[in-house]
Amino acid sequence: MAREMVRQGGRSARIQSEVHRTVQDLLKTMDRGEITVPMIAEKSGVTPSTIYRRWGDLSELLADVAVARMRPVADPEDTGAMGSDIETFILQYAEEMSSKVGRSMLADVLGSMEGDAAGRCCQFTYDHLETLRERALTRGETAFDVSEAIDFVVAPIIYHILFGDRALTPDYCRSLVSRFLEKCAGA
Amino acid sequence: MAREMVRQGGRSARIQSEVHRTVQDLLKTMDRGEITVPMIAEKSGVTPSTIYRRWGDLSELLADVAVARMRPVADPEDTGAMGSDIETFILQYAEEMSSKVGRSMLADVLGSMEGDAAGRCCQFTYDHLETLRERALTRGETAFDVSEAIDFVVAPIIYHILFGDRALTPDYCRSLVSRFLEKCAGA
DNA sequence: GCGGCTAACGCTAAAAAATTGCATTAAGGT
DNA sequence: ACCTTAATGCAATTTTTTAGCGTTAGCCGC
Repeated sequence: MAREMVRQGGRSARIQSEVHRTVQDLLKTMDRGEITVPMIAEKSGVTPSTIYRRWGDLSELLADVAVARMRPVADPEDTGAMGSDIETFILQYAEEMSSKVGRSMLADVLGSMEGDAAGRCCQFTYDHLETLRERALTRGETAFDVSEAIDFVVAPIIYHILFGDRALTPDYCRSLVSRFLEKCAGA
Repeated sequence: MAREMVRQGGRSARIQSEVHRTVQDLLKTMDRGEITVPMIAEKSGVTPSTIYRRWGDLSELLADVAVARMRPVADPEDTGAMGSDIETFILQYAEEMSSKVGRSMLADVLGSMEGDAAGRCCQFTYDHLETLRERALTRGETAFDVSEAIDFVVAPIIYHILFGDRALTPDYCRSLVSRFLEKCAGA
């Protein structure tokens, strides 16, 4: 049996969700820097050694939780037209990511080296944008390029959140979107 | 004397530079995740408690070192024209930041919460771009907006480095710059 | 269903790292 | 040169992390 199987049901799964829930609870109460593995272990009723063995260290656990929280539960809202679809999605995206928990999740995701947490989380955004693109295509609109949307709109938003060099007002986000849409129409 | 003064000369400064040098040395040899405070303490001949008291924890120390390393030593090269100035600067910037040490420094800077390491490091980029802008103005060229350069060129580069969703080839960086320059000319 | 296999867990002990109190050193100002 | 006190070193304590080992419980073939 060269089959590498991660157990996914029963106790193992229950422990994972228990630990995840505990981390999320703690993140509501306290700052990320004050959370420790033993603390999570006690509140979740799991021994510390289990946590260390499964996740390696605190950053990997936090990254895992963050990715799980970022995993979208639904497709972006359908507003009837591509432009408003993108704007609506981006405004919500910017608000979520610039909030306290959003910034915390971003930091956690970027702080881990194993498991490609950043890549997986980034993929969620690509998927959403791809959904919007296909939706536009079925409507018969001239669709946009997802990579360009990342470069023009998403990247600046993330940059300003991470470096804190500029306030992320809805107006600013809307201006990013309009610039992008004009670019699309022009090219 | 309500004067709050951080001592800047003598032993204190020597210890800081000693610790900084040790961290940089260690970063050449090993991965960031394997470096510990006691390890730095031993190699630099400073007691661990001093490091903890001065920097708080490892992430803050790493962020401090990273910011110091990112502090520019010279103005960006003068190539004689705005377009090539920007392209030259951006190509070098992208290469530095996407290298192994560059990505490590980025992660360290973004991983600290105190001291606004991210903001200070970001400011270096603004300063360089501002230098290029003023240089263009004195040449009589129609200069560019620094914030827009961040949004159009720098932000996508940083995004792709952090999330690893795209290779940062020189061609791609050049395309970012040309798009930006066309936008400037068009507007 | 009913074992067999083994991944995953709990417990415990040991190692490593982080914190804290106290004495000492050495900047910086008067 | 003296005084004040920020900053360091040392050592004891606490906390966190690692590692060994027996036990539990998923998953698989029968």
